[in-house]
Formats: sequence, structure tokens, C-alpha cells
Amino acid sequence: MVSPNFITEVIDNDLKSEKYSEVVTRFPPEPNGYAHIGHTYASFIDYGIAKDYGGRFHLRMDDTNPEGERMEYAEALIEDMQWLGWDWGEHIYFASDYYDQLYAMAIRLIKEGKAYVDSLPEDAISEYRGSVTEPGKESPFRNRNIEENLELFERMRAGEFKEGEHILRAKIDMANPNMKLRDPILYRILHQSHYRTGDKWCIYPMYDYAHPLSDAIEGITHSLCSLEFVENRAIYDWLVDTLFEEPRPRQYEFGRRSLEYTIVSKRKLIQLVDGGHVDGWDDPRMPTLAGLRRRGVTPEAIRDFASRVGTSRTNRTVDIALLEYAIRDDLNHRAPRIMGVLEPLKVVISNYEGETEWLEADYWPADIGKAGSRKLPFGKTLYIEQEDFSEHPPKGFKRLSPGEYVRLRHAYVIRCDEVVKDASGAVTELHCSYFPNSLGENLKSIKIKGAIHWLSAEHALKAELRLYDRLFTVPNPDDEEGSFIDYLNPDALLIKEGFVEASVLDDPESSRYQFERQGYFWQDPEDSSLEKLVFNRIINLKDPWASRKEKPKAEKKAELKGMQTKVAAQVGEPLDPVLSFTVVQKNKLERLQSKVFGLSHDDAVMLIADTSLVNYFEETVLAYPNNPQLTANWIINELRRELGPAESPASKLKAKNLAELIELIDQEVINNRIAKEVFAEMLKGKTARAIVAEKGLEQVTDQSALEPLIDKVLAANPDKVEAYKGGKTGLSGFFMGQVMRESGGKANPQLVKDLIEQKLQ
RNA sequence: UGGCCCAUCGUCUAAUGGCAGGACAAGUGAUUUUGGAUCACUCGGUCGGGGUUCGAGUCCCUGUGGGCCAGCCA
Repeated sequence: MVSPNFITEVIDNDLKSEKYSEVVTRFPPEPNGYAHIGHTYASFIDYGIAKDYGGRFHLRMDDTNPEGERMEYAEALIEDMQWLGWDWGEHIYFASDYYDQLYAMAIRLIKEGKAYVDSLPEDAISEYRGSVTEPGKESPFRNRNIEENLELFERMRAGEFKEGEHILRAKIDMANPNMKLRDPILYRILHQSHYRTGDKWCIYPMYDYAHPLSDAIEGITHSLCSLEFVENRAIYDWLVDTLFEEPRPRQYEFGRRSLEYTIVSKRKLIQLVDGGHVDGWDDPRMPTLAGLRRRGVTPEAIRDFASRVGTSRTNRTVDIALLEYAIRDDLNHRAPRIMGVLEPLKVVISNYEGETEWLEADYWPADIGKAGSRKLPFGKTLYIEQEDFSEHPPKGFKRLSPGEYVRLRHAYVIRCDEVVKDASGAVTELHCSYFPNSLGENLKSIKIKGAIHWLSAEHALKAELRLYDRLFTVPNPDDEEGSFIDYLNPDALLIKEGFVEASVLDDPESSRYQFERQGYFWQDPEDSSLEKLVFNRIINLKDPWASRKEKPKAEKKAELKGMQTKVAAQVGEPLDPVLSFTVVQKNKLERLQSKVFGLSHDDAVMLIADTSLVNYFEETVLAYPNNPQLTANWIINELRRELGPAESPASKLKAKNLAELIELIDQEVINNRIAKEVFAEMLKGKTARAIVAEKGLEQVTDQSALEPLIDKVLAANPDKVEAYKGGKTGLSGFFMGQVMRESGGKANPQLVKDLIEQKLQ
């Protein structure tokens, strides 16, 4: 289901290394609102990954805040997730079921001196927390003794205090640059009843406390969430590390996906409903699952859409055309074709006499390959679509106009003979003649403009047709000036009084159809009845004719982007770190750039900026003095990457050992590629020479040994050789890669390159 | 005067130092009793600068741009 991404990569490794024996994921919505298209994407990743790996999927109501949470929402969420097709077996959980365990763990934290009751008022807590640029300071209550903390916390639970009088906090680090770690709040007092636990509790756990521990309790392995929780991961790890054993869950964050012409903010959705801009949470214009469902979109289409949207570590906005494609692609194979007329225009067939004729009409076009048909009544009076007639047709018009011929779908060819108008000049009726011998075959003498849909006026059923379209007029309402309300699309719902085929009465009410040339429709599950048929348009058909004028969308975007890059390229002067150097550092800079070391300015600066690094460099050069620049390159580009924050280079790799590696490279005993492999091995403790000797990694510089390898690769890829000679020189990298692989990475690359070029001339 | 995360066709995404590929969108043609679908083809991209390397979208530095963090929300 889920295409490979950075998370599945982690899972692959975890399974391979047997860190976990199976994968367990969870989707943890808070039951304080309805599910929307955004929930789809997140839950798809959770469920899809569990499914793909044959693991377990949990649905968990993350109900840790009694305010706003309701059973009604929980039930709706469960229904929506079921509708999407996610299967959690018996694994449906509620964080509120863990309250006892969470409380016990809080007691344990207090006893271990890792949590304390703080009694600062709310605004003081905020002030003490500091800001993103300034460290926080410790609360005067931070060092209460364990007994006092225990007693206070128990009394909090017992309801002896008012809201806000005390809170329980983790004792971590008030000065941490990650503000989430500045003694996060674990429990707060809330004298409110909870929709599930009633009045049993008056203290409630915070998300940052309840969420990781709920994961751990359930044995979740990979806890996936969106990007805004990256900072919270530090608390997650702190809590789970101190309270649980391995294997324990780990959190991974993915980028949110928003959708063009859509908003999903809970607050804004409520505004749409409460402001009467839509008719409720299940209004088909709403991006809620309830809305999509009522509109007629199938869960299969939604799932297909979700699987087509990629996963990455960046927030992205998905082109709504992708959703529309998924919906059409699903319906194309699901919906039988019938005819419906949205805006009827009366047509009288002047040369038709006698009884109604019943024509056989296939439900499916040939390319779908499904069987089935219905009888279609044809008679003297018909309806066609107003849009399908033009008295003065524009260029390229493939429909009916005076004197022209069209095919009536599944029926006869007609010609427009006469246009009847009312006093205002509006066309009210068409007089046409039909060609009785045109049924099922084309007439050689007649050139038809196209095929249009129609209905027998006598038999057609009146129906209200609700045409839904994008909710907003702009792709990103949030990015525009003013309120998003200003950008609501007034045409997101157009109501037409039209007609549909009577054959719909023979079908189940939940049938989805394609009204040919118009779009996909189904009966509104709430409002449609036998007395009054109401059809929702699920999605229109692709219509190049209608959209032929509105070209420049992509061009505009490109233009915009071009402008932005231009602006971006204008500014930008790197800060010179030398300006903040001490005298000692400046002297050192001079020394490293002098003939003795001969380092480039930039490299020297980079080393000097970090005292431990420059010391390490000097030590390494002392051990192998022949090539300081090479040494600097390796320290800057390779070693430094392996260093954690504040980790000293020597603790990772002894300078003497690095010097040994540098020597091997400098003496051309090994090539660069092998050197990187050796380097990785060295971090585990061995010395360079030992590794090279043990694995026989010495560089191959013998031309006679390399030539057969090259010949072999060239012989195995005659097509590529041809392409190369034809000018596709980018393939040299391909050949290089192949030969290097053949040599076990040991070939001298420069030599190989020269030889390949020689042979390919 | 902070910390963290991120940057590939118009959009979404792949390439695990070795041929920048796919999907959607757009365009052209074939086909068509749906201006649908299908098929074929085309267009189009590694944010800028430096460095490491035989070779960089990928590693290092830097600039630019974007996002997140100061709820007793989640």
C-alpha cells in the first residue's frame, strides 16, 4: 500500500537487525472533532505500514483533555476509520483507560526524583520558561523533597486544590535550548468530568506525558506523527527511557500534506459550519470524511489517492488534480453510464410519428469491457443539453447547430432544421429531423459533428441535480490576504432542476452512475427519495473543451517561482568567522596557512573555529606530517560528520589511527573509495593497516589486471557502449561504477577512467 | 540574538557516491456513438556559491528560502 519512504527504510533496518520482531503502529486522534482528509493521509501511513509488514495496527483515542472531547466524536472517528477500510481487529484503545497506570508511573517518577509539584501561578510558569532566545530559570518549588511532592500530588488527585494551584512537572533542564525540555508539565488539575471516566479524576495527563507512555504500554514499535512534534520527541525519549525497557517505541515524524482548494483546520471548519457557509459537517463540499462520503466518493478512491501522495520530511501541498484523478479512476470502472440532462432544451423530431420506440443501450463503453444494458425510450419530444446547441457555433464546436448533424447517443442521427425563440430572443425549442436508417450505423452521405446525450421528454424523471465543485477559488486560501471566508467559491454548489433516465428506479439507491459527458453522480443519501430524486455530482468529467480558455495556470506559477529565486539570489554575504577570532586563533590561522601546513583559508578557519578539532588536526599531522591538507580534508569532511554534539574527535578515533589511514591514502596504498570503507571500520576500533591487511584492500594499479575487468563490463553492455559512442557521455559514470564494483572497489579510479576512455574512442 | 527540521520537473515523489526515473498536470497524435477512457509520443527538474571525490541530487561548508518550538492544547 505504502510506497517506500524514509520510515519504511528505518523499519527495514530495524527488522533486519532484529530490534523488533514485528511492527506495531497506531493512529491516535483526539475525539474532539470530525475526521477530515488530513486524517486520511496520517492514518493511511500508520495502517498501511502495519499492513505491509504483516504487523499490528491500533486505533487509539488520545483523550487526555476532557474539554471538547465527546463520545459522539469518538464514535464518528471510529466509523470514519472503518469506512476507510482500516482494520484494527480488537485493538481499539483509549488513553483514558490508562489513567491508573499513568498515575502510578507519575508516582514512580516522583519517587526517583524526576518529577516535582510546582506551585507557581500560570503566568509565572510561562515567565520562568524563558523564551526561544533566552534560557528559563528554575522554579523555587523545583527542589521540594520527595515526600512533599508525593503528598502534594496525592492531594492534587484527591481534589484538594483548585485548578491552576499546582501542576506536576518533569525535572529535566530549564535551560535546554529545546524549550519542550524545560521541565514539561505532566499533569494539570481540571475539575471537569470526562466523557469516559466521569468524575473519577480531577487531574489529567498532558499529551507529552500520556502519548509516549500509551505507546509503550501498547507495545507500539514505530510511533509515526507529523513534523510539528519533532521537539516533543526529546520528552518522548526521556520518559520511555526512564520508565520502560527495550524494545521500546520510537517516534518518527513525517511532513503534513495539505490539499489545494481545501482547508482542514478544525477552527476554520467549525467557522464554515457555524457561519452557515455549508450545511453541516457532512455537507458534500466539506473536506471531512463524512462530507466526502455523502458526496459519493468511495473509500477505495480515497485510499488510492493517499497511496499516490508521497511521504517525506517536508510539509507539502498536493495538487487537487491528483484527488480528482483518483476519484475518476475509481468511478470509471464502477459506474455504469446513463444519461442525465442538467439544463434541458426541448427538441421536437418533426418527422417522427407513432409509438415510443425502445432502444437497447449498453451500460458500459467498449473499453471498460463490462456487460449489461437497459431499454431507452425514444419518441417525438426529447430533451438535450442547452450547452449542446449553439446558433452561432464557435470554432471547433462538435455539437448541434442549425443545419448540422449530431448523433443522439445510442440512437439516431438528427439534423437541426429550425430554431424557435421566445420574445426575448432566447432559444426555447429546436425542430429537428431524424434519419431512421442511422440507428447503429453511420450514413456515408452525412458528416456528423459529434454525439450528444438526450432523454425522452415523456419518460424522463425530474431530478434535482447538485453540482459540487472546489470549495475555494484559490489553491491556498490561508496564504491570501484577508479571511479565508472571502475566498469561498460561490459556485461550489450549483443546483439544477433537470432530468434523469427512468432506468435509475430499477437500481439500488446507492448506485453510482456516470451521466455521460457530464460527470459521476449518485443519489444524495440524506435528501433523495422516490418523491423527489436528488443527485449529487461526485466529480465532473475531464473537459478539455470547457477548460480550453483557462490555460496559464502552470505558466503563472513558473513565473512566480522564477521571481522568488531571483530575489533569493540577490542577497547573501557569508559572515566572516575570523572577525570573532581571538588573537591566539588568528595566530594559529596564520600558521596553518603558512608553508608548513599550507591549508586553504576556509579549511583552516573551519578547524580553528573548534578548539578540539584544531588540536586533533595538529596531533594527526604530527603523527603523519607529509600531507596536512589531506588530513584537514578528512577531518572536516568525514570525521566531523560522525561527531555528536560536544563529542571530542579523539574519543571517536585516535589521531594516531587517523594518521595511519592518511598515510595509506597518501602513499596510494588504498584508494579513496576503500579509504571510506576502512574509515567506517576504524570507528569500531581496528587500525587502518589491520583492516587493509585482513581484507586485502590494497589498490589495484596494474593495468594488465584492470583491462580484463573493463573488457568484461564493455562486452556485457553493448547497447550502452553504442549509446556512449553516440554521444551519451553521461554513461562514463555507469561504466566506472561497474568496473569499480568488479574490482571490489580496489581499482585505481584514475587509471580505470583513462583506460575506459581509451577503449571507447 | 537561540535551537531543531527541510529544499529534485507546474505538483507529489524515486535515485542509499555511478544512466536524474515515475505519477498527476500540460501538449501532440491515434482511437472513439462520452470533447470521458485507452494507447503512443512530447514538454519539463536537482535553490545559489564554494569544497571533498575519478565521479556529487546524494558527503562537507556557506548563502538564500520555507517550516516548527515560549498552552496547565494535541
